[in-house]
Amino acid sequence: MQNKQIPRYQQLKDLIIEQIYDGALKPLQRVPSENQLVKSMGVSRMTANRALKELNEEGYLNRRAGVGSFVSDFRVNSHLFEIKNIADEVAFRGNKHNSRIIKQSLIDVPKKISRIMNIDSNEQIFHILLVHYEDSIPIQIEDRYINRSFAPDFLDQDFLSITPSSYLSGISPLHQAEQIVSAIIPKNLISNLLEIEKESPCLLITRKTWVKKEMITYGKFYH
Amino acid sequence: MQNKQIPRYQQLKDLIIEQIYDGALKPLQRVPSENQLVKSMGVSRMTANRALKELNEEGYLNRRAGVGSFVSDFRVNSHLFEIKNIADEVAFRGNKHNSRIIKQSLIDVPKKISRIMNIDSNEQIFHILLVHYEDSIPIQIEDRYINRSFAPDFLDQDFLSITPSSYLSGISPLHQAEQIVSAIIPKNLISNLLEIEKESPCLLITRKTWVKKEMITYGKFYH
DNA sequence: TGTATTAGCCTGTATATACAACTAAATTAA
DNA sequence: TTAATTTAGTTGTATATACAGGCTAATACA
Repeated sequence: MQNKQIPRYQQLKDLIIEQIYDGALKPLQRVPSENQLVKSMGVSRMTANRALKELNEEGYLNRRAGVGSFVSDFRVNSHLFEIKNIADEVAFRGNKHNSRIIKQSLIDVPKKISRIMNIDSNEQIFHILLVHYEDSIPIQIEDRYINRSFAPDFLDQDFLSITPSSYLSGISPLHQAEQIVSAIIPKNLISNLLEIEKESPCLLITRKTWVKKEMITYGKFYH
Repeated sequence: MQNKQIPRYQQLKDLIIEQIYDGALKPLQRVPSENQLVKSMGVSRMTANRALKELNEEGYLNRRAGVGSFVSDFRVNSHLFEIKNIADEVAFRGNKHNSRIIKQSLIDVPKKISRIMNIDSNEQIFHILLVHYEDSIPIQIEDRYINRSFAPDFLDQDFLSITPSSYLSGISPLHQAEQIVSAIIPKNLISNLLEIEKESPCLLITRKTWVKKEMITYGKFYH
């Protein structure tokens, strides 16, 4: 608590955020209470309150009166960007979500992807292609590339029980994301999987996500 | 300041929000300072601070240290929902925006619209159809119906110099909005206006907006 | 008249204190 | 053993106070 330029409550916030990213504070783990921060950090309770309160509003923490403050579970809440989990959306509408995996493999980086994600084309990358169903009606195709170093155990995951999105956001919260929505006439492979007429239009969402300035995934989502 | 269930800072916020909606506090107008609220409302400065601070964060007010607190100009900032003004977006990309009005009229409510907006089909409603251009390339068609009572002087507006969206949000901030994005093959009229190939797909955004639980506009935006 | 300075008000931050409401766990009573 | 109660710790809210820093307009000075 030396720097006089940055307010104390902000220093406190930065400190806790850093511990979350470092892994010193893990999801669902308890965070020091306001009174503990008063003692350990030498601040007043009101500034400790402000720091924790704002971190709660920003989605880093969950607070419950009478209980305490806890690191958010990023598997549930991706806080920085509200990229919805399709399984939750389907459940929200009261329907049943399931999915069918077409491909799940480690492949050589395609040239196109190596340029986009800035990865050497000699390396390998995870690729997954799966169809999401809502009450056995196909609603989305997920065609996604995942940086190998970010999720080394990607192939061992059972993506029938958990969506790739929620698996990935469980590893670490996102730092940045970009989504582009466009309308296209899909190729036959896609229109077959979506069970729509050939030549009929569909939505294409191209999504890039970053963690600490490194592009982690690149995906296309057809609706 | 009677009710003990609702916290005082919240009562203060509600009071100010109500005055903004009523028109008692108009855009850019000065709001009582923290110390004035201390005297007039009988609260401490910290709770007055909390109320004004949160209203600032929520976009209702603009605050400047050393100057004061002022009602936001909703013509600039639509606070509740960040529905972007297409003219600003184009300007942000460094290009020139202009538009061409195809229709701007008061018409009998079409049956389809009367059902959607819950308006008696004997009444009349404003309708506008215009094309937005970015550097003389058509990028969006706006096909929109506007509740007559909400904007009685709609026909007198010059929508070449101001977009309907910014005109409407200047009357009152939105309370609710809904947007649905889909991909369609547009009809010939639309594809002609957008200067795209017939049968080629485009994005359709269907937008409904409400003010005080009354649906104000219903529009289709083709990209 | 023109230029500095000052005074006063504003928000931003920080502390110390207090009480209320909530929750979980420990304790007590039946 | 079970149920009711107490206790301790937590967050939520509220007050009074203080100082710093930003801004504007009045004031003093040249």
